[in-house]
Amino acid sequence: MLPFHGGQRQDVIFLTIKEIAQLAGVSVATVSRTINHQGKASPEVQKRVWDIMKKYDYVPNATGRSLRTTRTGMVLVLLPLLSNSFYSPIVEGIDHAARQQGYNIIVATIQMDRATEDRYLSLVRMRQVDGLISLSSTLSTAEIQAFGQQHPFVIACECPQDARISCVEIDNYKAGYDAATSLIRRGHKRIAMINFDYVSLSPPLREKGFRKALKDAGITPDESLILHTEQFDIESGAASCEKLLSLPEPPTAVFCYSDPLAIGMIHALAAHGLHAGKDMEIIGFDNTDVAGVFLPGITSVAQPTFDIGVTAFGLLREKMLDLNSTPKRVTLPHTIVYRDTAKEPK
Amino acid sequence: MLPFHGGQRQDVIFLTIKEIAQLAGVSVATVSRTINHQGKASPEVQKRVWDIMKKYDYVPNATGRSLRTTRTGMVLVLLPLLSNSFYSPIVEGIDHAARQQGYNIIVATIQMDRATEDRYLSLVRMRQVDGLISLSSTLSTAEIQAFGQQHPFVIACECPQDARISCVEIDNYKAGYDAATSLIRRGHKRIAMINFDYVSLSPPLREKGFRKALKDAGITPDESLILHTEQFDIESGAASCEKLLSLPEPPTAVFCYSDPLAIGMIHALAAHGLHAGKDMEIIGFDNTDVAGVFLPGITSVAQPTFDIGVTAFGLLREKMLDLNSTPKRVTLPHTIVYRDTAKEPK
DNA sequence: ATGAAAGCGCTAACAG
DNA sequence: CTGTTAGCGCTTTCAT
Repeated sequence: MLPFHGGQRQDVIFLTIKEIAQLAGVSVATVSRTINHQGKASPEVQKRVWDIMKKYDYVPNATGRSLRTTRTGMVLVLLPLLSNSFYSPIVEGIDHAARQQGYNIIVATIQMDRATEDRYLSLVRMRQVDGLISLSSTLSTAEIQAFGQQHPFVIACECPQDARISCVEIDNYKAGYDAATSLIRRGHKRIAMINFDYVSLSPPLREKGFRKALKDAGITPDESLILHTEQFDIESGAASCEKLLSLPEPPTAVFCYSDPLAIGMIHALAAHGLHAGKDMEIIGFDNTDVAGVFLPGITSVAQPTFDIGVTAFGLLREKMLDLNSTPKRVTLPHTIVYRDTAKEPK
Repeated sequence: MLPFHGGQRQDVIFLTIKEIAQLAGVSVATVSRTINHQGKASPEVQKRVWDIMKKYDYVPNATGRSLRTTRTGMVLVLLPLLSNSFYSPIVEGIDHAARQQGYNIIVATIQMDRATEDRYLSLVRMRQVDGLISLSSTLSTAEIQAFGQQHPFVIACECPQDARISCVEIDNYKAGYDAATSLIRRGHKRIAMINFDYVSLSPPLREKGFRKALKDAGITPDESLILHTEQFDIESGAASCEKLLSLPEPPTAVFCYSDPLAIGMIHALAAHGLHAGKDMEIIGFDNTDVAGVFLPGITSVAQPTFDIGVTAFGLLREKMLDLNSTPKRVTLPHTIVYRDTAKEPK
């Protein structure tokens, strides 16, 4: 908890509800009612009050209001980084839903750093915001659950299996299964996966699905074709590609945990004079902006990002209305967007 | 101004400073002093109070505190869109500087929509945040100036020439001049510019600089080579490229207002079997993530984004300390990052 | 060093 | 329909 040294800002003169009341010749209650409950004051009085408010450019003080009502109308959304475009449409979905309920959303990034995340969790604890949607947390399952018991809190995209907390995500197991199946149906037998090795929940699920699809197709997963990287960035993709190409029998298709990994693959392939989509088929993940922009176009598993956002806010709203309501887990369907690097199977 | 219907949240029990005081057997004043002014209470009492606070997981209520101190410790950063990676490092710079002064920053997007922007400006007016940094505003110069007189407000990247408000940006005229000069020194004579045609401040400045560089080199700007697009996206870049290629005498080099325009150019070139950097040199703008990732790598004018952010917060801090302090305009230096699509001149 | 008390701006119960 | 008033949780004089 931080000490706090207040420094008054006495430089701007602004009116309070009390002064408006005096100017309009009514009580503060009437002004408040005029602002908040349109029916509760006579039309003439209301007009007079509105006119005064407009004339003096009155704006109610949110802090006074919040102290009284114990709500701020703000919801915090926590992202890992601002620069990952995957999250943008999720945030837009949250914002869309939030607005319809009269909430403003604000965004902050935790930089994958526990201390930073804690600073923003404090905003919730101190009730500077009414609720929290986290798109990526460094908290343990136990901490997540505890926090969710004390504050309106929902998780999107990376839901701990066993935490009793509202969350929304895709079925990562099925996504891995579907991506692998798509490549199998294209006739591939030697299929690699470049997986992300961070302490994150989706990678093992996607890998399980991937392995299951191969087995179901009668293909025994070749461990030398299943790589794990500490980052899911372009460099890791390129490095992994080099490893795969140096194998006695390289794969003919690759399923990547992320689009940047796929881009790295394409880079490395190009360095060898090889072409993604022709010499090797590649499927990325998240269908980020760059997937559609890149040359060649990157085939990618797409999450229903906007809907994830809308759903997340809906879940949060339930918790804000009743913290003791039963947590819900929502699973939304993914799709595969086919472009140049892996064709759609017939 | 929105009506506001408060709904109490009585579902969570949390302690107030008063209860902590009772539990510790001291007055609320002592608890407050313990939290905020470490020297003002005896060590024994302080320890007792801290222990109680820890034991009962006490967190001070930010709203009560803010009402009393008239500050919230939060600064709002307004972006056009979340998905434009150009802004990410600016926000990081703001955040970095803000933290050092004990502020939290929160981000919101105006979606280039006036109504949305107004909703967030209200957060400032209602004093739900202490200040505002806008990276892109739909306000008129007069409105910007007026708002800046009433609230701590600084603009980054797109500063109205004649508004008396603190702001930080690059010299867009010089950036246009430098980009053109770079291409001229590579020996190009027919140099095109694809400019953004929105009611925005930087496009005409960059174009002026571009034209001046040509003139200084004894080249008369060919109007058929200076195109204006309503968006600065990939599609516009591709369309512009088609126009240029259909000219009797197409350009050998192009300066684009943005990186996406450059990507569109590369796409269209590729569709004609031509290669950016070989058949036509291209310089983009903003050095966004994708510029370094794309194949071929995109040469781009880079803004000192992190520093812009740090500087913006510094300017805001001055205004938060004294709203009547003289507004400052800061100009930061740009650079050109050379990659494949345009080589560095010798 | 500590406590009592005022009051930040607002909403809502209560009374009329 | 309107006014009076209590009080949300906190910080900070002003006493002691």
